[in-house]
Amino acid sequence: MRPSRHFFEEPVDQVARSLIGGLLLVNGTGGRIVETESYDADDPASHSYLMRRTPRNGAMFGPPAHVYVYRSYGIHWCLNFVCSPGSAVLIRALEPVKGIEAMRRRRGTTDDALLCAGPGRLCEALGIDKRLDGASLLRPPFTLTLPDDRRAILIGPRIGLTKAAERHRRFGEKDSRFLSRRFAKET
DNA sequence: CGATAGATCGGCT
DNA sequence: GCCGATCTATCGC
Repeated sequence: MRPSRHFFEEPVDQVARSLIGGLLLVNGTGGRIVETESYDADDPASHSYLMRRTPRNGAMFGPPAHVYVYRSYGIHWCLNFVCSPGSAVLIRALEPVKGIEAMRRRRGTTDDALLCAGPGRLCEALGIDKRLDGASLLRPPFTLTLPDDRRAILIGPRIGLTKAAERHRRFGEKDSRFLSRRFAKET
């Protein structure tokens, strides 16, 4: 099923969780979403913290169901789905499904476990860059399909943060081998 | 395995 | 100037 704009107006943690298992394609290339993180304006780790707008983060305050693409560490691109104003879901990893040869070519690797395992890697694999910032997720080149089956989902602290690192706003598919990192072991 | 340096842009102090 | 929602190569145990 294709999401409506309303899907993205739900609480951002719920959206991030519900996206796990969904199919994301850009120009027909991509895969199943296996890892996400949520961010909002109350979050010191978020670019939208305190609803502060800058030239970079404008898309986070635009309409839901659009994308926010930003440059990370001056090198990589990262893809977010915009939810309610100032909130967004960072897409952190995909299980490659379609256009695998094209993704291998763009990434320069044949190791499928590393094709889309990380926000920077998946943007490189799908050819996502600044040109897509602010584009609608509900129209080409994007195709997004929500999951039709419910698989076990793990929740844990987000990755690579120095602020608010303790918040459990990272969601991932249990037992997926395409995650950017393993979740902490359950006891 | 784990730790670390370096690439290098935008935003903040 | 410094730091970060990252990734890769290259150290050392």
